[in-house]
Amino acid sequence: MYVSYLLDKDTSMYPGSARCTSNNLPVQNFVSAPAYPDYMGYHPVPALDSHGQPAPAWGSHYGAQREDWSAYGPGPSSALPAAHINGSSPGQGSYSSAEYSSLHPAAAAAAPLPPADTSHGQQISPNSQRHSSYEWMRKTVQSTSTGKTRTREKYRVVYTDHQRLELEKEFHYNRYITIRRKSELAANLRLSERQVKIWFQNRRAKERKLMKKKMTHFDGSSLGSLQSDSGSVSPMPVPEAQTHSEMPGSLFPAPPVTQPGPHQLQGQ
DNA sequence: TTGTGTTTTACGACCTCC
DNA sequence: GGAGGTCGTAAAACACAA
Repeated sequence: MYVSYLLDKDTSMYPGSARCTSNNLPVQNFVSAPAYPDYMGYHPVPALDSHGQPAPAWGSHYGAQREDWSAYGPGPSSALPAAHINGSSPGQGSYSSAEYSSLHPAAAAAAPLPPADTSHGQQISPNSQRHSSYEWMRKTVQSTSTGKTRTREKYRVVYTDHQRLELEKEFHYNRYITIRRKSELAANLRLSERQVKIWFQNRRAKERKLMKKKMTHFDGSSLGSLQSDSGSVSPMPVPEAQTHSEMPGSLFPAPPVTQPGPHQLQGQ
C-alpha cells in the first residue's frame, strides 16, 4: 500500500487530534472520511496498518502531541533533525508496499507544518527552511544552455510532509485526479492546480519507474504481486475522458478502469 | 567535508481527445 | 486551440559512503 508508509510516518507526524491547528488548513478535509466515502478501494487507515494493530482513524493521527506546533513559525527552523523530515531516510521517496513494510515507521522524526501562507510557488517547506532563509527564493538562475531563466520561486519548492501525505492519499485512492478534486486539493494544500497536476504526473512516472524496475527484477514472473503492490486500484491509466470531465450527475469519478485509453498506449 | 547517487519539483516537447 | 496525458530532463534537495 502506498499510504502505509506515510501513515506510519503520520503516526509520528500528527499524533493526537489537533492537527493543523497552527496551519490554517481546513482540518475537516483530512479526517477519516475521504472525499469519496463510497469508494471501496480506499480505506484510510485500519486496513493499511502494516503492523497488525488497529490503527486509529485519520483524525487521530494529527495533532495533540505536537505541542510545539506553534514553535514552528515562519522562518528557518534549524533545530530540526536533518534527516527524515522529507520522508527521505532509507528508501527515500519509494512508496511501494514492499518498501513501505521495510521502512522504519519513525521516519518522520519531526515534520513541522509550516505556515500555510504559501502562496503559489512559495511553499515554505521544512527543508527549505532548514537550508536557507527566504532570500534564495527571490533570485533567478540562468538555465544552462537555453538561456532561459527560471525563478527560484519556481525552481523548486519542497513540499511539506503534510502536502505530500495528502497527495499520496489522493494518489492511492485514484491515480488520476479529477478536475474537481484537483481544485479541492490545491485549495486545501495551498498549492496551485498546476502543481497538483504535475505532482500526479510525476507520481505516476515514479510508479511506472518502480514497476519497470520490478519487472526487470522479477523478469516478468511476479506480475501478480506487482498488481497487488499498487493497492486496490489499477495501476493502468485511466482514460483521460474519465478524469477531466465533470461527470454530470455525479460528484465523483467512476472507479478506475483496467484498460488504458487508446491514446495512452501508443507512442510510449 | 566532499563526491556521488537518488529522489523530488518543474518544465518542454509531443501526443490524443474534445 | 486548450486540456491533460507521457516521456525526458534539469536542477535542487537529500542520503550516504569514503
